Parts: sequence; C-alpha cells; structure tokens
Amino acid sequence: MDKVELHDTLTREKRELTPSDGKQFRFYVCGPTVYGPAHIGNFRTFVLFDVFYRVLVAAGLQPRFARNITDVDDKTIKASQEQGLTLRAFTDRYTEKFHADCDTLGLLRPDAEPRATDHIQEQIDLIAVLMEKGHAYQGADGSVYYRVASFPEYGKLSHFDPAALQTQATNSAEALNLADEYDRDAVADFALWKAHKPADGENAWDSPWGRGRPGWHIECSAMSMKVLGQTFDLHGGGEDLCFPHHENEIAQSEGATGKPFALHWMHAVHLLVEGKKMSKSLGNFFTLDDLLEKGFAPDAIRYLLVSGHYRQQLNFTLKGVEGAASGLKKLRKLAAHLRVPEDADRTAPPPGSPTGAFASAWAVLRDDLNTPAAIGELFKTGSALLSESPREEDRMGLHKLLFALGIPPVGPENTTAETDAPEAIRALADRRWQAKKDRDFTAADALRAELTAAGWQVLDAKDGYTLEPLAR
RNA sequence: GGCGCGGUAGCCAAGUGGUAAGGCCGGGGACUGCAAAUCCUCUAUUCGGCGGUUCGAUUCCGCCCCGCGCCUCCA
Repeated sequence: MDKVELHDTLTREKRELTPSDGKQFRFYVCGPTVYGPAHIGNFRTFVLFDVFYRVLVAAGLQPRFARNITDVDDKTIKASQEQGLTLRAFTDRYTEKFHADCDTLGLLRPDAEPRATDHIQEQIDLIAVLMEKGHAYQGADGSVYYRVASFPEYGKLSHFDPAALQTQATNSAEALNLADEYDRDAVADFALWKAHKPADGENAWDSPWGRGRPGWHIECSAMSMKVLGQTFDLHGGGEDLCFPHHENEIAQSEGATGKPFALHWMHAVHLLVEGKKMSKSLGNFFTLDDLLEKGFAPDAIRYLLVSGHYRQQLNFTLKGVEGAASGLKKLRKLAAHLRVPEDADRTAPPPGSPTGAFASAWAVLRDDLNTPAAIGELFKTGSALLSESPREEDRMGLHKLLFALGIPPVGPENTTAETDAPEAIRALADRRWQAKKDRDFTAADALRAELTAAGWQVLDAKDGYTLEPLAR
C-alpha cells in the first residue's frame, strides 16, 4: 500500500489517508443536481475526484466510492414541470446525459450512486432521530428545521463562528424586516423537511410531519451513511459546498449518531473560463457538448482539467485545450515507446508494481494529489527514456500514471473529423497533385495557395494527399 | 466586515530557506520541392511592490497594491 497524503479542510492540515476499518477506504462525493447538462466547471470537480479515486486504487487503498444524484430540489421540480414531464422522467434524462458525459471524459463509475428520491424513507428516519434528540423542530409553516444552536460544533468545517453567522444574518436589513415572518427559530436553521407547496405539484411524500419533500442537505447525510456507514473516511465536493451544505451534513449526521461523520474533507476549487467566472451572459458557459462541437477532443479537455491543482483555481481556456492536445500527443508517443497497454487508462496495474523512472511522478501525485507536478515529472523523465530501449519497470510506471490520471495511451484514430471536401476543392487538389507529380512546383504552390484561401489544407503523403479543413 | 486563496516567462502551471520543474506558443536548426508531421535546440540573473529576519528569501515575518472564492440551497 502506497502512502497517500491529502489536505483536510477540517483540520487544514495534510494528513495521510488510511482506511479506518482497516480494509476499504470509503468516500463520498456530492454529485450533480440533474436539471440539465453539466458544465465544464462541474466536470472539473468530478474529474478531479475521479483522479482521486484512481490514485487510491493504484495505491492499493481499495476505495469504495459513492457519488449521489440529486434529483429533487427547486430546479429539478420547476424544469420538469416546464417540460411537462414527471420528475422521475425528467431527472432520468439528465442522469443518463450525465453518465454519457462522464463516459466521454473517461470517468470510472463510482461503486454506488444513490438517488435522493430512492431514499426518502432513510431521510425521514434520520429526521425522526433528530426530532427525538431535540436537534430539530417543526416550524409554524409545517416544515421541519434543524436547530443549529443545538449543535455546538457547528461551523467547525468551514471555520465560521456560528455566533457571527447569526449576528451577521440578523444584521442585514432584509433579515431584520423579515424576521417576524420567519418560521424558523433562528435564521441559521435550515430545512430538513419542506412542507408541501402548490408549486411542488405532485412531488410530495408522506411523512410524520405531513406531506412534503426532503431538504437538500439531508439526502447526503442519509445516503452516505446508508452506503458507507455512520463514520467513513472522506467526504468531498466542490468548494461551494463547504458551507452550508457540508457543514449542515455534519450537524445532521453527528447530531443524529453522536459519532464522527466523515473523518476527512476534500474540496475542489472552481475553475475560471477565459479568466472569468462562468456565466451565461459572458458567453463563457460551456457544457461538454459545447466543447465537443468546437472540435475539441474529450481527452484533451480532461487533460486540461487535470493540469491544475485541485486546491487552485484553474483558468480553462479554449487556447488551453488546443495546447493540451499537443501535450497529449507527446505523452502518447512515450506510451507507445514503452509499450504501455492500450487500456492502461482503464485497467490499473497491480498495486505495489514498480514505477521505475516514474517513481517521482507517482510520489508527487500521492502528495496532496499534485496532478500538475505529476504531469511535469512525466514529461521530464519521459523525454530521457525516449532514446533508451524500454524497460519493464518504466512501462509499469507509466501505466500506473496514465491510469491514475485517466489519460488514454492511444488517441482516437481519426482525431480530425472525416470531413469530405466539396467537389471543387477536390478538383483543385487533384490538379495540384498532378502539378506536383509533373514537378511544376510553381503551379503546385499556386494551387496550394488557392486551397488555403478556400479554407483547406493539403497534407502530402508518399503516394497521395489528404484534405483537411483549416483549424478554427 | 468575517474566513480563506492567489499574484512565478507571451499563455498555462509546479516548486524550494541555498540560488527558478514541466507543458503550450514562439525563435533557430535538421528533414521535406513547398506545406504538414517528426527530431534537435533556444527563450525568467528572476518569482506583484516596499521593508524586516537570515551568511543567503521567490520560498519565513510585516505592511501595501491587485485579482479571486465562500459568508444559506452554485461543482
């Protein structure tokens, strides 16, 4: 078992990861809310946790990985109604889309993928325990709320002072004005069970507190504990989830069980697109399909997402994806030279296998998941190996790294789309080929210029040529 | 205001108290009639600014400037 260290949001220290049950390393990642196709920012998070999972596998920590699907909330309900679909039919559609996108980006499937609406009873049971223990109460509106004041450790993850949170909230003019209308005892209290509203339509379930639906945070507490146990090794998600979502999960779970919930917390920092926070109005809001339509290869997109450290903002740019494709090509040459198996990105070499010249890359990857440093090491050691005859230990080492990063050692055979050139272009190209065969290079060059002007590039081979549309 | 992160070559991005990884782009060269591809090679006396600690700081401390995140349901 190789040592893996990771920064912990809770303690703000780097800590070694070990399975607390001595067998499997159990971890949970907050998955997508399936109300539409996920965007590239979502995928940064999911790709990073995929790499994390892979590193654990390759290190021999035998991970058990759970990632949920959130299929009930304001957005899913609203969008399903707008499309005239049941919540289930609607969320099924985008769950499938999410799976397809994950496959495209080479993500390994989690060991468990619980859905919120499949675990309503577990959530109700958990809320009932919180009611019994005095951590929850039913408000005047019929909704059930968590009493934050009942959990003294509230704020320990995000390092917020609960008192300050209260003060702050009540200090805002809006909160003051509305204070009397609150159904909660304190503004920091959050909903565990939401009483049915007309806007929810059919999307309601029976509970001891009347019809309604679960609050957002409770699903992750209920499902993670069901799938992984009351105490498990690590919980992760995007940085935005640290507060309040994860803080609330801790309050709910530890309030109910009296035991530690997740032992280690990991948060992935959001990316920037073209230097700005993604937003539809800025036109830098990309789904995976948007990028594929622009002609970018999925593995280049993945490579770029992995080329930044997970605790560092990453600036995702279109130019960057192009550059990523160039870098990938080099790595693949190295993989071919070392005869790494073609499925190296999908099949892990045995844990403990030799890493040879790639030991340093493997080491930095296990040191707080330093993917950019690992890629750097890959190139550094790799270029030296290119001129030597391949060694088995290096082959194993590169295999391990490519698996951990999820980089396929072989690219798609036809990276450039098979675009058929129009007849007129073909004719021009044929004339140029003839001119070239006649060694009339002046005419050949003139024809090449014409083709270039028309947006086509001629690539010569020994006994023929191919036409490619010029890049964007 | 509270908590936190960052400012390293044209771009992306590691890193260390001991004198700046790597990738992309670009330049030069080889090869090719040209182009593409490929190969070789070059590109930060310097790490936002100013002080301090130190034999020595990009790395530690202080202040300042700039950018960013979270502060109630956005990965």
